[in-house]
Amino acid sequence: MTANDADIGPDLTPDNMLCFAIYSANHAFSRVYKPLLKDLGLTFPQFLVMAALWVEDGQNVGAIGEKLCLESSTLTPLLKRLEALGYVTRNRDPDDERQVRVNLTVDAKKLRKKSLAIPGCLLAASGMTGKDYMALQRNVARLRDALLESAANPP
Amino acid sequence: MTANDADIGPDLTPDNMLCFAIYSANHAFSRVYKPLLKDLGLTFPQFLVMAALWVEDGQNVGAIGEKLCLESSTLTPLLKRLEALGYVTRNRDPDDERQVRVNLTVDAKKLRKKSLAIPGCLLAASGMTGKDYMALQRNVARLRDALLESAANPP
DNA sequence: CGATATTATATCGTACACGATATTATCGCG
DNA sequence: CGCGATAATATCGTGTACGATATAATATCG
Repeated sequence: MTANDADIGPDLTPDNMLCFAIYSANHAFSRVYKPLLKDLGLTFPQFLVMAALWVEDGQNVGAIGEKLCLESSTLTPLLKRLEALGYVTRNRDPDDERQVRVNLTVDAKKLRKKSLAIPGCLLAASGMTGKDYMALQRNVARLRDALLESAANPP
Repeated sequence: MTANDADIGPDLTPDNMLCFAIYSANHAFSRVYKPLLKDLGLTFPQFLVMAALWVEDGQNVGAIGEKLCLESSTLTPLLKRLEALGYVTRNRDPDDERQVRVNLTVDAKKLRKKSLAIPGCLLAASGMTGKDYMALQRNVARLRDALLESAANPP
């Protein structure tokens, strides 16, 4: 390992690895979210599921999983917890009994109003301008899509 | 919700949230890593611990946790698995019996050589140039540090 | 129309990940 | 020296996460 090896590409030092930056930023987001979600009684993944349902109510488990990149083995227990909290209902679709429709409750709609302040808190915690924040969002989303594409079609 | 609400700042749509981009990119990295680590018998977090030890052997649990932002409740079982795999040894420091020194085995050093190709695979999977890749790494690391700072000193 | 394939969820086993707490070792101060 | 405070690791309970598999409903094709 010579002094300028770091210049020629990624190495095995966590601090130089993009995957570690993403991994640790994910944990850091969870940590910032924790007190904000405490009042709502939600975890961060539960909040993401609620956010997906606020965009479109009445999705089935598969649609939510597709949007959030999660499997039914993760979502089924999580949705049962949201149901126990009184934020969603889970019902088999009468037209196709294989599917489970997830619907928001009245409480969930109240929750949405309380959550509207959260994105601003996150932006503030990032110390970034809105412009840089959204640009980074797009770059990371593009990276994610390229990685998923590569994982699905291994070289 | 009007058509240009997206222009005035972050909202509650997962696809517009930086936290979701990071969250899903983290999962995507795991997915790309899985086949690469399969041969080595490691999970992604285990690989990160190995990488931290390749930078500096003989660290104690706390030092590893500080570098990777992980608690002893996560690391202790993980390190026991790495020990069972024959990649590390765990020994109480004779000078301070509270600390557990984690040392690499001979196998771990062979593993390092086999791992040197991995960062290049990740870069290729990202579809990015090395320059952009490293720039994104720095931006995400900066974001993480700002979030951790904010979590530690809430506004 | 009925056997087979496919699809949608659910369940199970393993592995993170954290907060709260327990345990043991060291330190500091009288 | 001894005793309370502090520090390092481990343990426990809860909640993700995934791959493999199970189960049940629908679709397909002869």
